[in-house]
Amino acid sequence: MRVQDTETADGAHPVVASGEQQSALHLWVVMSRAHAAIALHAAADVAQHGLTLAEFAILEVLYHRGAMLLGEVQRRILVSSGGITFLVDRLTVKGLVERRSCPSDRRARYAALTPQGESLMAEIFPEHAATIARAMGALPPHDLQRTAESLRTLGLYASALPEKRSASQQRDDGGSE
Amino acid sequence: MRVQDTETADGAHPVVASGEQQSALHLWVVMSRAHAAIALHAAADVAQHGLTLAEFAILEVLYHRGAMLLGEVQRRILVSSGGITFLVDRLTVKGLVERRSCPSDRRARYAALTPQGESLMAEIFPEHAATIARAMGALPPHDLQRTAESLRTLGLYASALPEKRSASQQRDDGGSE
DNA sequence: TTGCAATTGCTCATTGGTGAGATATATTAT
DNA sequence: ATAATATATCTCACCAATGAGCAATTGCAA
Repeated sequence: MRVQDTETADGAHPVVASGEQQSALHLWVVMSRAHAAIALHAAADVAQHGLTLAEFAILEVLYHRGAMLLGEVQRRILVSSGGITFLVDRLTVKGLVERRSCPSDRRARYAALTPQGESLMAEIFPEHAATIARAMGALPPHDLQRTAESLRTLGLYASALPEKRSASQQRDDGGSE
Repeated sequence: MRVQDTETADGAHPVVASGEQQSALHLWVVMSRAHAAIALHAAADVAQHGLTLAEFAILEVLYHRGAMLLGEVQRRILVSSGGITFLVDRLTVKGLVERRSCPSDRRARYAALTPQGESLMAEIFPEHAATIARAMGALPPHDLQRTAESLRTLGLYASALPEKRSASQQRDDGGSE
């Protein structure tokens, strides 16, 4: 942490932050880069079959966990409510997914793979898994697991954390309930 | 391509992959979630000042490293060529960034913070750093550093890795030069 | 029952960003 | 010098995805 230098010639400001903040900032940058770099490989892989990453994520979750409600899929792959409708529509047009009504709740719909969706996933998933593993070839499995554990902790914590608001916007919204 | 699956009742297929592939796949999912969760906090923070994450990333790099060529910024924050033009345009309209011509290369332009851009960053960056640190409060600094190191390795490796092509699309493109 | 709040999924206007090609300049080869 | 190629940025048509608002349905309470 030798960022104590003042005013550099070209007008750059040193990063001023506590050690803890610096670690977090650095991790944020590095995580963004790593995620983007790997996403590029993943996206290129599924694009060979005319799919976006979001579409593939839906197919994958339906393939590995079976049919589920649209809202459930939405929460799992983290898209907006409009997004899940849009994506399932598109996958339906492609003949890979179909909607099924839910007998116990007439508002709800299931998303499920069609036979074509099943066979497509059976065909392309192994290759996709290999692509991801290849993109992550920089570290041995043990390190990948250790890193995944840390990121899992970070992700769960950040998801549960309420959004902070700036002092100027802070307003009482009831708190509990 | 017969997957040795043990048909579950609801039609779900177990994930069939080698140990190495499983580690990579799991890390990919966990990384995506963690990144999305933290990005949500980061985006909400900068949105308070009417900025997107991409805009903030530009301001941040100019703030901390000083003026630099558009292409340099583009490579650093990982947006498309059209994207950097679009983003710098928008920041220019907001009065936070300005373009400067490059004396040694008349094709190139520098992007630099305006005084307003400088003072905005001086005002909001510390809060942003605190927001990120807060979102990453699940782990102590040491773990954050260790995780960053792994992700840095993964990111550099994945960035350098050429995109694989499926066997059906594989073509010779010369390689060198 | 009837009314009300919560939940599910859908519509649609909007947007942040992409990517192929265009333009202008620089560089290298002949 | 001329041509060919490479580089830096910009233009523009396009798109995946968002999110606020809506309609239908469910469940709960009085």
